[in-house]
Amino acid sequence: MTNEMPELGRFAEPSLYILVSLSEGPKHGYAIMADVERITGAPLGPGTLYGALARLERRGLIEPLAPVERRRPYRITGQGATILRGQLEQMRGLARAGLERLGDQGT
Amino acid sequence: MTNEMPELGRFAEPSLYILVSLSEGPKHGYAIMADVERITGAPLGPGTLYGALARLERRGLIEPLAPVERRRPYRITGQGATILRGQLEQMRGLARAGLERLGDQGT
DNA sequence: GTGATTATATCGCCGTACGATATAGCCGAG
DNA sequence: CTCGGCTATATCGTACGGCGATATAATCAC
Repeated sequence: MTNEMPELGRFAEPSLYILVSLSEGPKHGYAIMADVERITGAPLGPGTLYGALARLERRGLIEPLAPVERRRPYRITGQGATILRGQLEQMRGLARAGLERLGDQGT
Repeated sequence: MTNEMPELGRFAEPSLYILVSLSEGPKHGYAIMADVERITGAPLGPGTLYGALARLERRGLIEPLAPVERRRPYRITGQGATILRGQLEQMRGLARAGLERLGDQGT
């Protein structure tokens, strides 16, 4: 499967991917990029990444740790984890309901 | 629960909700609004709805049926259902992986 | 020391969300 | 019959966010 999917227009939730990546443990930007690409298959460019990181930090969902050499690691906050859990549960519910409506035969 | 959740900034995938709603059967715009609000808890305003409907139709994911009085019903197309299924499966995978990382105890 | 990789950062365009607003037919109350 | 509320569709403007392109520089391999 060469990942050929015309998309629903602009679809992707980079912030969500970043939070999921960080929920595994603290990471710096470049590592998040690699991790997200591994998880989703789609590359996450720096333009998307650093903008989203800045927003997440501003909103208190992630927080910076002490820089190690050139790396600037981030950690998910308690609030971030709470919000992430809420979003994921909602997503799971929607996925279930939608797949059921589509006549999903226990994939 | 009064649905108090500060959000991840601009988060929502109206097109996805619309497709899920239509996968239950054909509906006109106003009915979709009500259905989506019932499913997600969040109101879907006309500005979001009709823009998204036009895009979905232009891309061949939904198609209009014959108007009944003032109502302009839409139906999901085969292609729309295929794409929706793909998106929902991806979502389900992400939700599973994320909740597992968060230490989900079989919610 | 030269090129690839790691790593962070910014700019700009454009698509999309979404509140506000407009229009109008339908229906029930009085 | 008329007034107000509900049903129903449509459009406009603003602001936000995604994402490709580009810049910069340190580190590493050879």
